[in-house]
Amino acid sequence: MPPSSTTWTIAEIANEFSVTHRALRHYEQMGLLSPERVGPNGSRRLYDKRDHIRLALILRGRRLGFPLEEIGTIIDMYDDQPGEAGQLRYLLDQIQDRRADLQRRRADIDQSLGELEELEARCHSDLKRLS
Amino acid sequence: MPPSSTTWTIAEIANEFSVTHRALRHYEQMGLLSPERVGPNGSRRLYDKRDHIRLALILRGRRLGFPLEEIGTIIDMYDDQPGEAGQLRYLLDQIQDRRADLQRRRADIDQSLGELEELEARCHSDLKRLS
DNA sequence: GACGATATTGACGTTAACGTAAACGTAAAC
DNA sequence: GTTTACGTTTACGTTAACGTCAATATCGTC
Repeated sequence: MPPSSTTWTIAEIANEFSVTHRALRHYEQMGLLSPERVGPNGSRRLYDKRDHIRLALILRGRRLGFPLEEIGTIIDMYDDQPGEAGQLRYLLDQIQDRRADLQRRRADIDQSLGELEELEARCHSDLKRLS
Repeated sequence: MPPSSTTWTIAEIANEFSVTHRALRHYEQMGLLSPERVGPNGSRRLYDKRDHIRLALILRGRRLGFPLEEIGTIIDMYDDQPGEAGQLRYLLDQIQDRRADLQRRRADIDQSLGELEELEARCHSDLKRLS
């Protein structure tokens, strides 16, 4: 077994992130991951540092409820650092959109957290009233 | 037309929240909404203030990526204020769970926003380098 | 009371994100 | 060198959240 410091088998990475093999192959088919192939006939997947990072981003995106396709375009923003001015300006635009979306979501969350606190307060006072 | 201050037809509420009639009927079937029925044979839906409020909560939940079923149990927490101590304590527990979830999500969002800023900075410096 | 606008109830279709089973290859351990 | 564990492809199944007809009813208006 080579030191698994920078590479992972499918079982290792699936276990680390608690996802199924099927999900990993699905992400690969969607173009979100592209593990190397090893073995004489190239019959086994081998995930490297880049895949590892991308998978973490994929799962965070999923926790936030983003569709996989959108997640793909988002994490590609990080990976494909463009060298041309036009593309850079376009990327900056995309960043603004993403930021606006995330800020809206955070506002929704803060709203929800606020209402939860109200409800909690009501509960506590009701409990006191009952004792 | 009675003053639509506290009641809405399906067209009105659908229009206000930019959802389809179909979606409203779906939410109703999931038990998230329960509009009155009006007309002799009770053949038309009439949404009141409570439905209006619940719909707003439903859509916020949807924006945050929650499944409708979970949204249902969440907004029921607000509506069914229990009067018994055991139920109140149970509700307080639920509130903690929900809060933890929302805080995790906010942490994910803040992470993402932070990384976006890094990327933005890189873009800007790359643009300067090119000029 | 005819007619267009609005609403209702089925019922089947669709998309996303995998689950699951089958059938088979390969590597590891004994 | 054969079990045993791990991995692969193919392909059909599933769930959620509606979309999209089609057929029918009813309301408001002239």
